[in-house]
Amino acid sequence: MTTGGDDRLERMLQLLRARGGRVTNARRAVLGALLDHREHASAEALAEMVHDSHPDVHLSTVYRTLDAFEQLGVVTHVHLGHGRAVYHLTDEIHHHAVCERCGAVLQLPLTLFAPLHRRLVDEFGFEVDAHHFAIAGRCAPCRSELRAQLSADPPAAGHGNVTIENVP
Amino acid sequence: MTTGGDDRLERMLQLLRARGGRVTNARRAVLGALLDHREHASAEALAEMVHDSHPDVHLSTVYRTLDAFEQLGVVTHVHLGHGRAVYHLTDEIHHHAVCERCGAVLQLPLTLFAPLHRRLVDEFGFEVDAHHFAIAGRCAPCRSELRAQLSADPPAAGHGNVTIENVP
DNA sequence: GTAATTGCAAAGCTTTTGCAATTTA
DNA sequence: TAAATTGCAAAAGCTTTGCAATTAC
Repeated sequence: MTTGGDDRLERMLQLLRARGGRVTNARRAVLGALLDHREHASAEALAEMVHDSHPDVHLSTVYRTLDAFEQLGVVTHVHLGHGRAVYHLTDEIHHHAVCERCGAVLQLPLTLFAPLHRRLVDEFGFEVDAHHFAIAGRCAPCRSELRAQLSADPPAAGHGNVTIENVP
Repeated sequence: MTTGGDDRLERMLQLLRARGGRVTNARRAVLGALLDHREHASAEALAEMVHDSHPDVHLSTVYRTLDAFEQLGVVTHVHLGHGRAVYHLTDEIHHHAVCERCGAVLQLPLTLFAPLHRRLVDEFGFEVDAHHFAIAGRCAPCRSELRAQLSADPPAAGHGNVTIENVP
């Protein structure tokens, strides 16, 4: 076990300071929550986590903190569905696929998208920049369930090297 | 010049009636606006168009109408950015790429995504269902401009067979 | 000391909903 | 006539903002 998380936190705070920003308990706490909780979290979820140790940090402060670090390029937010956005640290770049049935989120490796990105640049001059919006569809378990409801053999599908999260 | 639009409108209204729905002036007007305006339009934009001939159709009715036809599979909505969603007729299936700099929307042919979709099903069991969220990035003109600001030779890139729209 | 940050409350923006009145089939 | 639809007003859900008080540097 290392103190990698703490190091990162300090590095991010350094960057903030270097840009004229000020390090406060609220910001430290929000960033800490983001580091601890390695999945995608909404601003409200982060606020709740922060409240465990800092009950007085206001939701609007969480938003402003996330915004500040987003401008520093350290944090990114994604729209996984129609509701609230979720935030994560920028270094973990990936695309998102959301199951429209159960809400599960698959994190897909960027390499999967490389050929498409290349074609978009080559043929359309469009340079994909973000993983800002999710791809919608049906995850394997849900497809199995749905198929089972129709036929008699419910096949089980694996998930490969993706991370799955449930965002309620 | 044909009356294809009117035909389509009537067919859609037929479908609605067949499912127990009722055809009203408001619905006719909303669908008409969607047919006339062949680009993506927000609910509010559609309401404004409708108001030209039917000033009393309420925005909430527009939302409810769009929702009704979306359930019939005739209409689809897309999130192009952080703000309001835009609606279009379902038959024109395509993906969207939005330029984060100028807001231009590229409509990309689905075939471009076929290989990716196939891999997602094969390797991850994930079945892409929608074009529900846009891909963010930089369009060719903006890339040129940005490059021109840095270097001395601003190359011009073509747009191929995509449709470009400006969504303000 | 000065500028940045915070908590709070209030507003903003898009979308949804309850309800009585109206309209469709 | 019965059920669906509408206009209106109000609420809901997420996010942003104005402002005076506080805090970091």
